[in-house]
Amino acid sequence: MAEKNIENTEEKIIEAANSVFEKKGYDGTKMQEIADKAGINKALLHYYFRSKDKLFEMIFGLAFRKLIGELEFLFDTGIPVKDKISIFVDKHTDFIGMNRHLPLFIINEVNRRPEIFVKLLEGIYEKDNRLNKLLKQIDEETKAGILKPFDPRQIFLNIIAMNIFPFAAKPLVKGILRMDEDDFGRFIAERKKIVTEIIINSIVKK
Amino acid sequence: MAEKNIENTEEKIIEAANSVFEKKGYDGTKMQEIADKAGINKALLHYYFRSKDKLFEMIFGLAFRKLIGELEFLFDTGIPVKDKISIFVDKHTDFIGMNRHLPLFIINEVNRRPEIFVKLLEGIYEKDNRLNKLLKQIDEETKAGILKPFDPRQIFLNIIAMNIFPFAAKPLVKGILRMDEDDFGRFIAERKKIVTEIIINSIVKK
DNA sequence: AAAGAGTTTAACTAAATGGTTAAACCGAAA
DNA sequence: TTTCGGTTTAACCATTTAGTTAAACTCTTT
Repeated sequence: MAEKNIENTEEKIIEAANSVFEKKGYDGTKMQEIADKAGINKALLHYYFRSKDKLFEMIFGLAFRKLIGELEFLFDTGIPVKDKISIFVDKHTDFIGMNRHLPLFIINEVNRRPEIFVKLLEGIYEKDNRLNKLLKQIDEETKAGILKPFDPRQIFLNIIAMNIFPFAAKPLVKGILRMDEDDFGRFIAERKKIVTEIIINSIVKK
Repeated sequence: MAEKNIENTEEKIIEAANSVFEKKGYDGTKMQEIADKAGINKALLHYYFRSKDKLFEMIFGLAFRKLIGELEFLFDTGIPVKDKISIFVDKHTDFIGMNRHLPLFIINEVNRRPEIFVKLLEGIYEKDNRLNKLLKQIDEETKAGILKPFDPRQIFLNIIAMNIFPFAAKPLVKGILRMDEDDFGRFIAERKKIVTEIIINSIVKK
């Protein structure tokens, strides 16, 4: 049996499919474009992944896990909440910056076909105990007088929103605020400090 | 000349096109679906708006102006910045809640074809002097010791991001935080206070 | 009531697109 | 070196979709 460059071809397909799906969404993606980008024939695409749906499902799953995988860090209860936030904002911003289309891709596709993430959701809740540990950590720091009482869900959303939004809306932001690429880079760098500060200020007792 | 229900038909088309484009984006939208929703024939669609592109351009323009029209309020220099923020967060959140797909629609389409908003951008800068007045207002309140020095662009982005994100990612948020529709409503109501407080805290001197 | 302008429709066309098929290819094992 | 399994391709098919056409309709004006 010849398996010469199975992984090779499969990888090329996944890479190509990922980049096209992420940038253009399910509807905007043509199988032909993926094939071209992978340097292969369209029929070969169907040989490896039977249909556009199947291929999409795989790519979406990978993307989803990649995106929420970045939240893992938050569950490290060894780090004080305050430090955790400043490190997280920094790391997460960099991550989103390097995966500009990822969040919007996920948000869009989940909006359009909520079913697709029902299964993936179950995967999250297997790690439920870690979430509880995090909540416990916050609770303890609150009781210790380090933190004010706050709703972790709201703060979590605030961080995520402030980190993701500028990249998701990058061309809008650049256009409206009249920035070039360098301006934008500086703006984001400055942003890390500001977001960190705002969040920490809103939950740390003084 | 018979002009029986020109406006009527045209309005029905615009309404239908708007709802479909907003929800499904350019690529996901079929002319047939718009025609069906408007209760007319597909050929009639092309009679009123020559092509999908033309129709889309019109809808996008309307949507864009609607979205940034809500920012007008910020330019009312008669209201102290602090009050302006709390009122804005409240009103803007309600607006987004009632136009759930609007921001994501704009963001997506501008990402996919940045050209489409170059023209619209010019429209914004005609009102440039009002922006300067706002900046002046902030500057004065800062000099008066009411506000800390801050970058208005960053604060503006923070507000917008925190307001829009939960609605844009609504199914994700509901899924991950295990909320039903009522939970979500309460979460948003609570959010208004929190976001207002966080923003005001980050710019008002104490 | 006949003409005429604008409106609406059914039927059609051309191109794009997801998917299939059958044959060619290629490397390893017999 | 022949055979055989998995791999790759060219050519093809069926469906969908944006857009067109020509005829029918409707309302107003004369």
